[in-house]
This record gives sequence, structure tokens and C-alpha cells, in this order.
Amino acid sequence: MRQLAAGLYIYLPLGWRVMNKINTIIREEMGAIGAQEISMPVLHPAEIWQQTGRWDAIGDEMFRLKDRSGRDMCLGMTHEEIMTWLASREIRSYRDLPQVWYQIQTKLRDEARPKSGILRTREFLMKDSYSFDASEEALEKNYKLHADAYHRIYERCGLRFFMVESDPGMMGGAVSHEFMAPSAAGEDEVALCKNCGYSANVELALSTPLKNGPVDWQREEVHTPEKRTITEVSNFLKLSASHFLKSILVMTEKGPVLALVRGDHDLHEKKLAKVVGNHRPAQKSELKEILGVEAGFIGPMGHKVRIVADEALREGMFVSGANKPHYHIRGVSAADFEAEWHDIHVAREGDLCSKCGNPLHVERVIEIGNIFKLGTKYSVPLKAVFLDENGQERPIIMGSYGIGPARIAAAAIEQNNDKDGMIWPENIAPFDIEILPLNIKDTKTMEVAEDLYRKFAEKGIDVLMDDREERAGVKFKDADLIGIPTQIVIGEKNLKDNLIEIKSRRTKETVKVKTAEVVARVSRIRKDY
RNA sequence: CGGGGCGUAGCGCAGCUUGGUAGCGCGCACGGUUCGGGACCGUGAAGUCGGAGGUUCAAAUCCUCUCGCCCCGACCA
Repeated sequence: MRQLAAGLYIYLPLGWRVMNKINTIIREEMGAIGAQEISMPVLHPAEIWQQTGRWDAIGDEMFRLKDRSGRDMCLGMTHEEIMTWLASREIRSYRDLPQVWYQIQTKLRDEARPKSGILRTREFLMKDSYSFDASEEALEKNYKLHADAYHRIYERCGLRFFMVESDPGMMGGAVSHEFMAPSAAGEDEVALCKNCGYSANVELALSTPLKNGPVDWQREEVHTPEKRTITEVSNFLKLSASHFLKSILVMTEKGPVLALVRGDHDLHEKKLAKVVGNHRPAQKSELKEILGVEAGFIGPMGHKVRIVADEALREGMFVSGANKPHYHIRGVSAADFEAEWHDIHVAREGDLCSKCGNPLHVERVIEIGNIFKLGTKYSVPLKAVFLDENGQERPIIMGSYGIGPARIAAAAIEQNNDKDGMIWPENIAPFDIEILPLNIKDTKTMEVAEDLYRKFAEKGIDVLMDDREERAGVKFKDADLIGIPTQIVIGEKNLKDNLIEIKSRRTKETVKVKTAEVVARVSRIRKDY
């Protein structure tokens, strides 16, 4: 890879071969569930995006431009609008359904911050498919087909992964799942329950935090001079953070809301947004104005504002701000304030699964794909309708399904490497075999190397020959670095005994084989993969 | 968008504090030795010091503006 600018990368030959291998696997598995490949423009007219409301709903993340006559255009960040437009022209009758159409196309997003190398770029390839159905049941079927196809795709690509519940976000729709590849390089976190199989992005994972031991406190005010943060007060009072009640004021479109979480927890903004809508943290001046107290000493009692409290606060006694400077109150419990109760904390390692009560495991992951049930969110505004058996006009029920091939490649590397470099999974390696003639000036070496190259090629095996005039050490190091699964080492000394080495990149195990048997032996090894 | 950092040879960097000859490693070219885990010796080519303006006898170095890239956060199919 070479970086051209922030979030823009050039694929060099080896990397591009990997992408093509991944795309081939994707095409095969999409074909296997009856999807048909098409190709849609990257440049879109604004009107279609205006009809679904996303022209305005999406902010700076969309690249926008005008053509020479001043017409508003944008560069596609995804293709729901265009696909739905197409469906509105092509689909007339329930007899035309179901349909699944997909493309592997460039998407453009003006990311606020491109990062993590190839994981978050401004231009990237995406396989996006869209299903069109007459009923929810039929959508469910296509959704399931995609989930199964995705499982097969990631398995063939040699990834460890899991499917988790996710937040539909800007895509709209009610149900969605993400496919996640565990890796420290990832940007997301998922909560997993080994016992019952519950798995969800921490953005929406429900969890039951461990409870505090019982305390027996009389309600009393305590003087806490200049102690504002949970850490400061908990150190001062020699109590763990979990005995505190944290009050956070946010501003919503409908006014201020006081959010309450336990002292050792973080407020999850997306979970809160599901309850109160869009919000932002209140500024210091707003705090004072609305609650009449400065930050650090806020408590839930005695305010008229709407209060949303986390479930973890339902039981037990806590220390909260006293709503007057330099004082906290010990012995506050749920009975002391009126609140709406929701799970609004960030799920953590060790919290209990809200389904089965066993401890949750939180893991960092790379998002490698997702599937959404869109319903009629796009078909209604774009008038993509069909006539049902009764001649009734009804909106098409849609799903959309994405996979990022570059993220598959990145996850494959993150999950498969050692100190010497990459170890490509067999199915997506740029080549199957690398031949290393150690001394290209030796006639015999090159004769054997070229003969083997030809024989592998004839068998349809992708073979790379390092015929550079380099020292053996350089070739070994480079071969390990680029991670082609099988290395064929041709050295002068072994050749005198008519022997050639076959070496596994992953295990570094080497076997010496008679020259004539190399092709057969390698073919057998590859079948074992 | 908030905070921080960095732009000097193809790549990685030093030099900037205290203004005065632009340097190191790798790579590259040539010659020689070496040749199964990133060789060694010698010679050589290669830089508008990100850009613009200013201060100064003199700017890579000081000042102002600007562009780009990276990191943390916010945001994010």
C-alpha cells in the first residue's frame, strides 16, 4: 500500500491481488444465494438523496459538488437511494420479487478523521447488496441468506469473526447485525456471553453491572471542600467509585435532561440518545442556570428537569452531589427522586449478561460487514412499489448488506502475523506459492525453477518467482514478509542431491523432496488446507 | 471541530535552542571481494530545507500567515 493523501491509498500489485481474491470469494457466495451483480455510478444527483431526506440528514461526511450547470451532485457514500430508484423502475409486480442485486463499488466519505491506515479511509471499495421483497417474512429469509453467505465468506477468507447485534445508525431500519473480527487494531468493542451466546456491539449491549455490597447509611450531608470529580470525592471519603451517583446534564431538542449513572460507569451516549434523542453535554453556564449549582456538586434531588437513570442505580444507596457547593449527600437511593429507568451505561468486561446472568466478555474488533433490515424507509419516499396479488400497490420491503474487502484484508493480516511479517490465509494470499531460486546465476537452479513455475501455472496454481539478483538472506526475509503460504526453496547444494525444499510460511516447517515430486507434493499439501 | 506533534536527498532522521559551508543511516549508480537468513570495502549521483511574506549584511534556524500529514478526542455505512 502507498498513501497518496489522508485516507487515500494506492494498492500495489500484491495488495491488489489480495483484494481481487477476496472479491472473487464474495462474488461466488453472493451468486450462491441468488444475488445478481450490477454496477452503479459513484456520482449521484442530489434530488434522489433529497427525496429520502439524507441530503440534509448527513452532514459534512458527504462529498458534495456542482456540475457545470450548477446542479447539486454528491459522491456516493452508499447506494440505498440509487438502488431503490432502480427498483422503482424495474419492479412492478409481486411476481418480480424477490430480487437481490449487488455491486462491488467505490464509496466516498469525507471522514472527519481518516485513521487506522486502511481501516478508515475516505475512498474505499464496498460490496453492497440490496434485497427487495413483498413481505417481512420474505425479507427475513433474505436477511438470513445474507448472514449465512457472510459466514461462508469470512470462513473462506480465514478470519476469526462473530456476528453481533448492532445499532442501525444512519442507515435507518429496525434490525441490524455487524460482523466483527477480533483484533486489537479495531475501532469497535463488542460484548459477548460465552454461556448463552448473547453478542452485541457495546453501543447497545445490555448488561447488569456487579452490585455493591450492602451499606447501611443514614442520610447525611458531608462536607467535601473542593472535591468535584468522582475520583476526588471517592478518595476523600475512602469509598469505591461504585458507591457514587454521577449526574450529567445534557441538552436535547426538547430541553435539558439529567442523566444518572453509577460513579464507576460511563454514560453511553448512543443508549441515551435512544431515550432522549439527539443531545449534547450542557455547558458550565447552562448547568448553573438550569440546576442552580456548579459542576461537581450536582445531585438528582429537588430538580424539575427530566431525569433518566441507569438501571444500576435502582437498588442500593449512593453518594451524590448535594446541590450546594462543597457538599455531597450520603445515603441517596432510588426512592429519593423521580426518574425514567433505562440501561444507559457502557457495558464493561465482567458485567453480567442481562439474558442469562453470566459474566460478559468485552472484546475489541474490526467491523468487517453488516446487514440491515431497512423495511420501507427508502421505498416509500422513492415510490418503489409493487402490485400484490390483490392488485394493491405496496412499498417494496428492503434490506441492505455491506462488506468491506479492504477491512477483510486488514483483519486477515492483524489476525495472522508473526515477527517476520504477514501470513496470508491460503484462500486470499496474493499467490499460492513462491519459488526462491537462491542463485539465479546457476543454470541448473534456474532450469528447475522455471520448469516448476510452468508446471504450477499449468495446474492453475498462482505462483510467484523471486528471480531478482539478490542474496539468499534478502529473498528469505522478503518471502517471509509478504507471507505467501508456501515457499519452494531451490539451492545449489540440495540440487546436487536432486532435492528441493518445501517450506510452510506459518509453521516454518521444511521438507526436502525429490525435484520430480515437488508438484505432486505441493498439490497434496494444498488440499489439506 | 477541540487538543498535541511533524514537514530538511527516494525512504527514515539529525541540524533549529544561540542565524553564517546542509549532514547521517538506508536505498540508488559504478568497481572489487562475498554468496542458504536483510554482506563488506572504495568511489559517486542526488536536497526549491512544505509554501508565501517579513526581520536581517546574512534565514533550514527568528516572526506572521498558509498548506499538508500523523496522533488523541468528538464524529463515523
